[in-house]
Amino acid sequence: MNAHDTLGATVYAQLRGDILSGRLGPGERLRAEALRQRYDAGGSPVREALMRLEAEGFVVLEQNKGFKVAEVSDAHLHDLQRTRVEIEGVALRWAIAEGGVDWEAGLLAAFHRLASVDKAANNGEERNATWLHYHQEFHLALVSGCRSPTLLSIRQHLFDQAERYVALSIAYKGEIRDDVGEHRALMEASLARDVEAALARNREHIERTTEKLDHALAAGRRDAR
Amino acid sequence: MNAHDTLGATVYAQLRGDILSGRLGPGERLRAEALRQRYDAGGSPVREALMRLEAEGFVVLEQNKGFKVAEVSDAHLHDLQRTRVEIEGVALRWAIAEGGVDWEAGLLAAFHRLASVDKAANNGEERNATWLHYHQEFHLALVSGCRSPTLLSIRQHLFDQAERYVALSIAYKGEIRDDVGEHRALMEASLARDVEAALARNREHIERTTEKLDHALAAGRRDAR
DNA sequence: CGTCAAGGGATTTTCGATAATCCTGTTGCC
DNA sequence: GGCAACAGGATTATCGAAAATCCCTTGACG
Repeated sequence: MNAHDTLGATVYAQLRGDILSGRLGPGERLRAEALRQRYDAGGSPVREALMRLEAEGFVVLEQNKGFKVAEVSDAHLHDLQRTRVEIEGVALRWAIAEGGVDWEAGLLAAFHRLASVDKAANNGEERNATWLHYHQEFHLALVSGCRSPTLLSIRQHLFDQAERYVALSIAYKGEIRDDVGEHRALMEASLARDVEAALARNREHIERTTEKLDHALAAGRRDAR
Repeated sequence: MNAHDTLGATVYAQLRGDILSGRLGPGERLRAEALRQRYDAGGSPVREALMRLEAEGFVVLEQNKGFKVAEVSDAHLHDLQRTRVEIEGVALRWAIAEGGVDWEAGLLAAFHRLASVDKAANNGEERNATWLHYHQEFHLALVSGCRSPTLLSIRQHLFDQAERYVALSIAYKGEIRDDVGEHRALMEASLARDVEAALARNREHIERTTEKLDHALAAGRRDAR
């Protein structure tokens, strides 16, 4: 976070982080006064941040009734994920077609970082945070060869939307999953320029995640009752 | 524009319209004071509107240096359009697979409206505005059967981005194009549930537009010199 | 007993003024 | 002549208070 960033920008970044990480839960009301205290800023920067987040769909504004964190739902999760399958699919197809040696190198490097996390034994919070970070970097590296800013920004946005569901499901432990193996298969198919296989691995990867998040969401609802 | 909309919302809508229609040109600086007068509002609503537009990519913010209308370029146009081919393709595929009778009816109705515009002889501004309106409605109707809010909102966003290029090219008259025919072919292939043909027609439709906008952009650059 | 209207409190929305920042033209120095 | 530091002006970013809006309660009336 740059030192001479504008106040609005830092509030935006923090608020965004608080929502993506689930510290501010779905549906939670965002009162202006509370946020001003929380982020130690005036009304204008806070409103700015909320406005931007609204355009991104992380926050919902009802006129004259204020902001609240966007809701989550089965329907939204499934719609989001099936859209991701298609869009990441296109990006991956293009990356395989157009990616050069830098793309290959970046992908290998990102995978190496991701695979290294499981070995490090320091469990809990921090491990989870770095894993999330490397995971996100891996998937970015995977498609970054496609050279389409438009498509990449859409992909990133959908990825972040999904990240919120992931954060909300950290408590839930589903069946154990061979994370590293899945990512390796995805990478290898891509580097081999095998479009069909890569797309299939990518679809499976996302759909397996969907299933897990789905159960977590249902479990969360049960707890709430 | 609803009567008890908030001021910020109306400024947003107007500003958005002014940018999409080209009344505010690419690269144009947006000084706070000028906008406050233009839309007769205080600094806060104006800033709100700009913030939302920034998140959508229609304006660009440089910290402490203010806002300006986003630039246009060949590179951006091509990237945008090739992304649109893919995304509208997915949406269309889903619409053909899932669309019911309401989708069919809506599509027929939208085409009828669109086709009727050419017959009405009142040329110029107004004709162009209604054509643009019906055109946008037609393409929305075409994919609206897909029942994916996520995908539809992405598609809409890209469509609006492209609309800006269309607006900037109104002056330019390229080779005459069989608009109605293109749209009819697109509609008929879709209603016949012929995925391959529909996707091909859609790709051609977008690419033909790209070509035209491309020439218009180049012509615009020549004029500027 | 239900419906409607008015009042009051809480909250959002907007404004005008202040503080912070940047750009430009100028001066002084090497 | 060239370059760095520096005011001055313009513009943005932020704040705190005022205005507008909504929502809930209360009480009157049918």
